Amino acid sequence: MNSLEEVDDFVKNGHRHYLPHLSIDPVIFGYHDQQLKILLLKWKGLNGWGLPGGFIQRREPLSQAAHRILQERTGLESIFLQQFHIFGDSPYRLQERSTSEFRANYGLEVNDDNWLFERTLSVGYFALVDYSKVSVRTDFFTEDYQWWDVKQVPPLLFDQSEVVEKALATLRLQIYHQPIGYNLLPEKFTLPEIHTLYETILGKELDQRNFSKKLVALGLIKKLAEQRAIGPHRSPYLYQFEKEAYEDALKQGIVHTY
Amino acid sequence: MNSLEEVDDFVKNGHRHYLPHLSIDPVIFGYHDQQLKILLLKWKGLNGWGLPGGFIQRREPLSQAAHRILQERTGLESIFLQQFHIFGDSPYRLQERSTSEFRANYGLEVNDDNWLFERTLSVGYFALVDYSKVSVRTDFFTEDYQWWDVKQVPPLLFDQSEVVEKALATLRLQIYHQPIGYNLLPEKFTLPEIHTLYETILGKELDQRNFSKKLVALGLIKKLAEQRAIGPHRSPYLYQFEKEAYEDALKQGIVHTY
DNA sequence: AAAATATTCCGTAAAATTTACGAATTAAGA
DNA sequence: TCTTAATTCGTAAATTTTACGGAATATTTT
Repeated sequence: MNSLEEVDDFVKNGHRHYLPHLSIDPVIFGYHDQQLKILLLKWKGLNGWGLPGGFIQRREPLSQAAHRILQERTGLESIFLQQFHIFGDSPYRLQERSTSEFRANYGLEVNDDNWLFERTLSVGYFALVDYSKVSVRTDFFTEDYQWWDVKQVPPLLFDQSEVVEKALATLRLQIYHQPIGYNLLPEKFTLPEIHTLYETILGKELDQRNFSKKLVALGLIKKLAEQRAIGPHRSPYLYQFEKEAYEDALKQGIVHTY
Repeated sequence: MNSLEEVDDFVKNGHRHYLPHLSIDPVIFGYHDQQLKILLLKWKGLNGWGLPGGFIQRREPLSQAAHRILQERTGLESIFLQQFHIFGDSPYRLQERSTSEFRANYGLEVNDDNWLFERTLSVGYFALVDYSKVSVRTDFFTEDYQWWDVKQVPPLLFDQSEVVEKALATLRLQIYHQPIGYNLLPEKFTLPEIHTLYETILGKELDQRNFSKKLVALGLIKKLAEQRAIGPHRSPYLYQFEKEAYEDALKQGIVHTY
């Protein structure tokens, strides 16, 4: 959606193609430089940051819509994507913005009852993606994008700060029940790398030695013969996820005791 | 909503008061006779069982809508109620039913583009309630209600069997992280009672002795001086939840290790 | 070539938690 | 008073988690 005709049609007729009152807002997590990051878009005109969301087509299954939106925004297919909450307690969205402001910012004519200005509930998804494989596409409404360290996310538009917070909380809880990392790390990685990833996600220190022992004991990762050169120190071995054990753990969950 | 005028207005003008394309469908869990049960309504005309759902008012916060619907259906206020998923992959709802069938069943005139027949996504909530305090109100569309053992739930209308399944799965997972029982048991209960409740929810046996030890060790329950007479056997002591420890555990969660 | 430095990783033991189960206690009926 | 069936107490083994010492290793510096 880049040409002015397309945008005009989207604003004027979008309610015929999309379900009104609902949007999908994915929190896209990536990992780089020992930092957990999320992808944000800068909205033209509104001059603020927000999630790379989209709308659900009238006859499109919800989960399919989520995958489509992610694909359109990042080029990624078949990645870890999970719904975690629907937000509908702060009843306004664009409503806070007047249609005249919209007109001024984008030079588009809109009526006061335009569908984009109605109350919108937001379906929250979170995605875990390989940072290096993302190629972001901006469109008419978004003038910029940036990966932000989760520790330094700026205030977001609408109620989206709450969305990000809840996504992070869900991820932190889930890491106790499911293996995480397959989509956040390159295919081959070192023990210190996955160790730092987990520390970063959980926001606390984990004993290196015990952590590695645990992952190996669970059968989730296996040691390769190769090593990585990292400068003036001992070279760490490379590891790989055990696909089967990983999938099993994803499905069945790592349940603990009572 | 019982008089024919009210119903007619709801069908014809409901889309002005409620958000279209969205419904809230609560899975209401109660506990009785050592069985975990859910409350289902029998829909007049459709001749099938379904969840006691409702719609979201146009300017009403989502969580408030959920509480209102539950209150209207069961008379209960301020109970444990939690959103767990939004279902939108089977894109149809009443759509499968023709408007003519509707006309025949209820004797109401409806157009083919009536809002009730459009695609509807369902926001799933689950509630834990004191079985004995529920007083169900049926209305024009529902002719009967019944508590069903979760092990013997009949096939449900639309995609609601999936909703119930997911609710149960969420409850079973959550029981590892949060105390559960405050809303499902009477104020005073015995160890065997809470023990059976947990076994029933999890669907597996738990050692009585170790289970009790754990609950007491966590400080979640405290022993009272009273006992309950249960016939020709040793009388069990009554217990009560420790409100503070319980609330703490609810908030912080009972996290396990890595 | 040896020493210094920074990092990886192997191994063991203590502590805590979970699991398993024997046996004493108790209330009512026979 | 004895029997029966359920509750409750207590202890020990097994497993898991936590803690931490120290060896191995790849460069740069001396």
